[in-house]
Amino acid sequence: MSSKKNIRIPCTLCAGKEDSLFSDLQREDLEILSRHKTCIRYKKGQTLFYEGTRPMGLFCINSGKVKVYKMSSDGKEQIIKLSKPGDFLGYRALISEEFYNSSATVIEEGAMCYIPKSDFLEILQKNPTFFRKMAKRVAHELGVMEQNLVTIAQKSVRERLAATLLMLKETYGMEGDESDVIDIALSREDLANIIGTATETVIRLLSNFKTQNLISLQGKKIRVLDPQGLIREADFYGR
Amino acid sequence: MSSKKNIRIPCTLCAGKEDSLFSDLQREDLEILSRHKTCIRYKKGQTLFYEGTRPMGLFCINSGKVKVYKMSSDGKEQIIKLSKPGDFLGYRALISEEFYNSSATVIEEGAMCYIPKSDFLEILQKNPTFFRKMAKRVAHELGVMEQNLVTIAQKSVRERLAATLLMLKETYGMEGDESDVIDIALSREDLANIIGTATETVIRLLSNFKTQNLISLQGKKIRVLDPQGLIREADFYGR
DNA sequence: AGCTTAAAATGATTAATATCATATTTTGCG
DNA sequence: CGCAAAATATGATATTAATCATTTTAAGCT
Repeated sequence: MSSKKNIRIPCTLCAGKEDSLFSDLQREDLEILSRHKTCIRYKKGQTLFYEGTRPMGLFCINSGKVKVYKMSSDGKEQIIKLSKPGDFLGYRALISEEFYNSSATVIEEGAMCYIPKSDFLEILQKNPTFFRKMAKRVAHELGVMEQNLVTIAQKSVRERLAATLLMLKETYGMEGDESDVIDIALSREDLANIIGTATETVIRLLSNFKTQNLISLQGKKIRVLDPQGLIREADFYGR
Repeated sequence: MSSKKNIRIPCTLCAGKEDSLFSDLQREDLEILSRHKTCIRYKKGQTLFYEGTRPMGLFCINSGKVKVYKMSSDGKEQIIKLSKPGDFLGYRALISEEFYNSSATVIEEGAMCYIPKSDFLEILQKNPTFFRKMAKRVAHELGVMEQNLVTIAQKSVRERLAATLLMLKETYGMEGDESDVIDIALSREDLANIIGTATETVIRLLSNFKTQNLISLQGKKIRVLDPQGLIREADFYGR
């Protein structure tokens, strides 16, 4: 028996969130998207899709967090991006009409909606404004990926870790007075797989940053104590 | 006085080439694109556009070759892609409505056409099939860039150089019986800036590959003698 | 709670690659 | 053609980060 169970989350609510890709669709279009939608709870470690398989629909994260990664030939995992509630997954492959070029696995359990390919493509077809928005998003992501490439190619592991911690604080910082806590359950190994280095190296650098009072560590909970210091470590301005 | 001179190359001829993005546009659309088009000869070292500036149009390479690169804060260049006749430049920034996130400089002199932004956007607007084709292209490139990221993050410099040589032979191999010659004028430094390593390292590895009879070197001319051997060096199948 | 397994931490060693220095060759140019 | 500057080549050394080994701590399970 699967641990996944159906739940009902209307797109109209989900799309309301801030700047979702669906946020300015008309009710009519949202209804098309909701038509055959399924929403399923996924536990940590479960996989939404695998690299090399054919995409049959679009995932939308209602709650929980997901890592998107590629496996190299020798089994090393490289995390391409992290996704959080409100994010969509799988549209790159749908738009490029290719197989998935990455896998997506849940790192914090939650509910994921699934919209069949045909419904998504129908909206894309009938709503040029929405299509333009999707294209803009993909083009933006290409720019981000190009920047990531340069960072990995040219920055030291230490610099990349500092930059990654700052990025994580920006994106996953908690609300209110705990905004310096990075609120995403990443293992040291995950962190290493984002940065493109060995797990031990991440561990060593983290404890080194801790020694310098740039961060504090309590188990998985990482707190950014000195963002300015990390900015210096990340060497954003050249040396 | 600029060394650039106007020349007249009709899009209808240019677009005829194999699988250009413009290849299945109607004459009517091609005429819109040609309306305010300019074609200028660029010499080696001249720059089409700079990172951080606002895109005002679309470049199309009629002849010659161009490197597209980003500069890191400490002045190191990272080549993102190479472009050859028939390729377009600048559409990512136009579609994402952002500034250029990279610079483009001519590495082999040739003629570059320039289509004003407004004409390009007009075709995008009035021709959904063409828009879909552009979106598909950008989505595909995002996939390629993700793969490049994994390669840089996880492969050794030696493996990356071998893979790059194979890619260059595929894309820039000469016609006919000289198909093993890589026909693009890249300096060792350029090669290093593709791979993300130091120039000396590339030089050393190249002469090492030469010693192993995988390639031959005569000045800038690199000849791939043993593609299978390079495939093994690139470790495409894991170890 | 207590057992089991996985994750994190730390140390020692090795390997890859960058950096610095200098020689040699090639290219562009007046 | 001949010179200057740039590109290529090679060597010596330093640095970074990977790998391997072991201990300590934390997390998951029944």
